[in-house]
Amino acid sequence: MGRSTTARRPVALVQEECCPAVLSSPLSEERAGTLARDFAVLADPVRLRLLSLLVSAPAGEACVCELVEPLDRSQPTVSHHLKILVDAGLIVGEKRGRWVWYRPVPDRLARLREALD
Amino acid sequence: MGRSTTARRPVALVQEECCPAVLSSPLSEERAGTLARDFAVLADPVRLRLLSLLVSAPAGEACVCELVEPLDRSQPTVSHHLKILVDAGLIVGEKRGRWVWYRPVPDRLARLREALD
DNA sequence: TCCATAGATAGACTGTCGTCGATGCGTACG
DNA sequence: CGTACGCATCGACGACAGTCTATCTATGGA
Repeated sequence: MGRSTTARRPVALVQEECCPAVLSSPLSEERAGTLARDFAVLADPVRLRLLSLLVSAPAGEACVCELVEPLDRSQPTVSHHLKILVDAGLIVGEKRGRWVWYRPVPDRLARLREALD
Repeated sequence: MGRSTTARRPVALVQEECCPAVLSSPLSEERAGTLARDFAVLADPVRLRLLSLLVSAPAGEACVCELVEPLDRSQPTVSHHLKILVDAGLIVGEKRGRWVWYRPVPDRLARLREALD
């Protein structure tokens, strides 16, 4: 236990508005929404494995045809997840000939990591 | 551009099984699922602000009654999110008298941060 | 010019999530 | 004891996300 059970009945916590804040300081409603959307992009096993495959790809990039089989998902599904990652700025795609080559954007992931304090 | 448009047509990427791996090395299907579930917990603005409020709370902890108002959600909704955070090991709750005091678990967040390379 | 291939898009279906009001349970206070 | 309060649980509902098949677009080779 430790302290008295009938102790302080505190007042509401203050919530300051802050610059591009980390998780430690009070989060604005807007920043919380942005962060939540970013984490939602990472909250899918297929997308995490996509990132992992791209990071560890031979030339730091891979085309869709290489990704479909190891992920065990249909090609449209893989394209769908790639688009989500692109929209989030976590990867970029470049069309060369018949293939589109995707590669990760390291800075973007680093900034997300920093958000966790 | 850069390279020829008709260049290599690569074979499937290998996917090694690895120990508690970071995002840089190929992610096992199982580890990807675990990580995705962890990030899903952070993929909600209410839960992020809950964490933020707890971290910056006066004594490093707060009761539910303090959290309902700043979050602008009903009390059952706040309890719901608190339970999700507890189940994920990100916070712990301790009942003292009529109130339940929640506080963050810093190590847990730190380990999640490390997962981002 | 025609056809095969790489990838994106559209539409539908299904399961899950966030939210609420209503209710149940335990604790303190009079 | 009974009553008010803090919080958890339940059940329902609407919204959204992941997946698929089918189809479309664009590129390259014959």
